[in-house]
Amino acid sequence: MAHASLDKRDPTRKPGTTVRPRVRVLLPLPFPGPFDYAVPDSLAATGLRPGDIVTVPLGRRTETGVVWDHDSVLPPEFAPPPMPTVADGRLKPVAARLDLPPLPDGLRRFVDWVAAYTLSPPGLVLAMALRTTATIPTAPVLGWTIADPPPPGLRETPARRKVLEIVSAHGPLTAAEIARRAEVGPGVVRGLADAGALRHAPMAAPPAFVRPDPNHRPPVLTGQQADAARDLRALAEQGGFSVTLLEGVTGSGKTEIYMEAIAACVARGRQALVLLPEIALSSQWTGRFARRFGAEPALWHSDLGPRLRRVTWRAVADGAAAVVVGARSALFLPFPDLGLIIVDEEHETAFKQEDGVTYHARDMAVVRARVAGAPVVLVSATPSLETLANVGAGRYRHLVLTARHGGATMPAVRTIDMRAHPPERGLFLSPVLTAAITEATGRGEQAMLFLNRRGYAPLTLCRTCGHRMQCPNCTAWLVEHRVRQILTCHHCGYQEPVPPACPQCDAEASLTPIGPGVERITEEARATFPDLRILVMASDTLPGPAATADAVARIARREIDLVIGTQIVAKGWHFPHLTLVGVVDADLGLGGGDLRAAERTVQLLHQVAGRAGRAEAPGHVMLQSYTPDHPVMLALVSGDFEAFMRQEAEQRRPGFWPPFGRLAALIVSADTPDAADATARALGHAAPHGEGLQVLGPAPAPLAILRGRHRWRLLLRTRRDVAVQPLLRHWLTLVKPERGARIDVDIDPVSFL
DNA sequence: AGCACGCCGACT
DNA sequence: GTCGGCGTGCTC
Repeated sequence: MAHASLDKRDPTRKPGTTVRPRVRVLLPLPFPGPFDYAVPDSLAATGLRPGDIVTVPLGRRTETGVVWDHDSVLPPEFAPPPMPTVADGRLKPVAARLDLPPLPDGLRRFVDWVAAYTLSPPGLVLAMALRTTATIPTAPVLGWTIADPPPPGLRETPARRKVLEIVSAHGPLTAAEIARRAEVGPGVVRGLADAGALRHAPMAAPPAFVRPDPNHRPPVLTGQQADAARDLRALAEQGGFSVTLLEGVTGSGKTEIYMEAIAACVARGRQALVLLPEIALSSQWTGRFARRFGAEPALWHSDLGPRLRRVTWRAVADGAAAVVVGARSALFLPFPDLGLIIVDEEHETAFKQEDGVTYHARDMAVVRARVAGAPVVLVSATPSLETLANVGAGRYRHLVLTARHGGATMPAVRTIDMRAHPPERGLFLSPVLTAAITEATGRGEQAMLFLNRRGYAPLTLCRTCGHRMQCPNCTAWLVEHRVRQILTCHHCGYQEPVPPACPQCDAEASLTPIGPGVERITEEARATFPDLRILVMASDTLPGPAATADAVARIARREIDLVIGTQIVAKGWHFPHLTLVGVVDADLGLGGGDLRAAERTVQLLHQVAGRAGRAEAPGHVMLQSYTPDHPVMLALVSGDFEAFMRQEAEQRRPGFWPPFGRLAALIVSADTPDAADATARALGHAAPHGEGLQVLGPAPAPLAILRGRHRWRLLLRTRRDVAVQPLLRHWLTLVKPERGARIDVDIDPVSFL
């Protein structure tokens, strides 16, 4: 693509005036656009090109920014309005150019695109690409090496000799590393350094990113799988933008297949990006990758340490990292030569970022690929309706895998009608389900109970006066966590000890837990199956990816008979000995009137069901439901998701609901009810009218108070051919939020809270 | 986002 | 009389 550069004539230039060269610099701050700076003589010789990372004065501080392109590559109605031009005399000069690889062209275009699409200040989108620490040039880390000559009269001890031996053999190492390898305390190393026997020396370059070998261990694929792999390889070899949905039942070997596309991409010397919805999945993924390619991929997620983050950022920028696997933020890495993007579990709502810049990583991955001129592969066992609609319209290609790998069969799914087979009073597991668990575990197989609800009970109420324990900051009940003996709000994190008496009527021992959470199911399971080895998997019992990986490994080693878990067990784990999955409350998630409630429930429960019977023994899935005739239950039992999704689609088509129309939400929040109410009403009055569009609301948000802020929502729904960004941009200029109020824009909302 | 300037309450 | 609260406005 053509990028604007300095030699381009400045449109604001008046004939006859002398013009100092100026550059536009985008700063990672919430301004409406880039600022102009003068190019100082010191930099004029080499010039500044778009993408160069520079420091500039801003007010009385110095900020890091990026030299930006002069003209927008976006369609004019889509791009934000231009910023007023600053007179030459008021320009400040660029302070310095940093010794870093420039931000690639494709990334700059992507930043502009995401900003325009989400109506975010471009600087805030750039901030995701810079992640600030990444721009600090990496200072070499100092380690310790042997001082030569050694200090005279050094006392020698066995521990000291061991240290000196290690250091002379392996060169500069950090003190901690020396102590670990020599199996001595840190004091020994410290002592030698103080005695002058060790000196500081720059460490060797940080662990290089080993290039994955596409021929390390290619899989043997047959039939459908071989065809799909061949197709994806060809795409990666040809390059060029395309979108492909790789749809295959759980256990059909999707990962193996798309890794062949990665192999082809790497073989061409280009970079590949793999997005996972949750980084907890990455350890298992990395292991599979390493077996296939003989090298680890680069990892990217929000809690990388600062140093590894810098090193990885630079390795991506200079091309040393060939394959990156990461969370949605990895889309903003500075790939100079991106040749392939994979979005695994594309239907997952975790791809939607809800705070700060709200964007859907699956959709932005498609944009990123288009900008890079690369294929993107969306992977799922239960594709989103959006993606299926794009397939139906011929915009996306479609590859389908119908058979499970290695002869394993799909689990048999049945519902347990809870009206006919109710649990005993005060319990939540139907006798039908407990009998099945007893039977499966009796055969030495593993069972799993799934309930997508953390804690002991979602609601605590007083039997005497009916008082319900509520969060002081949110419109939400407090959830009891019995293990920690607290009541907590899952929205804002508020917590308090479980009170001994009702705070309303002072009745003692009257507070009663209502409904089940995993903790309560675990209690019931321990009482019902005292001999089974039970493991609970929930985000609050597994503090990190390591703990999660350990839990998965214990299950695989058959140290566990019964797994009880939330969401987290639904991820792509491979549990070869698990044959029975019981869904405690299959109806959960269908309430609430959410546009995608049914679709999401089918996706989630199908994913959970997919944990069963992944090896030889056939799997069974039991859904406890009070509405066994609901289309969602029927779809899960029959396994005919195509029909279910068609039916879903037909319900959304007439009202122009997504994917047949566009949706944007405006969320008004304020510290007082009045400010929120007034701002929401003003938005309602200024609402756009016209053909093919409709504004719903303002209405109080379902979470009417969140973190102490009062909230209203408006929803703009349009036909697909209506561009919502210019509409919203204009609408927002008409309304000035009351003091203390804020309007947040959520394009393509996923959550309606 | 910072960081200033700016106009009203309790202290050396 | 000043120190300091954070409201609002600006940064090329």
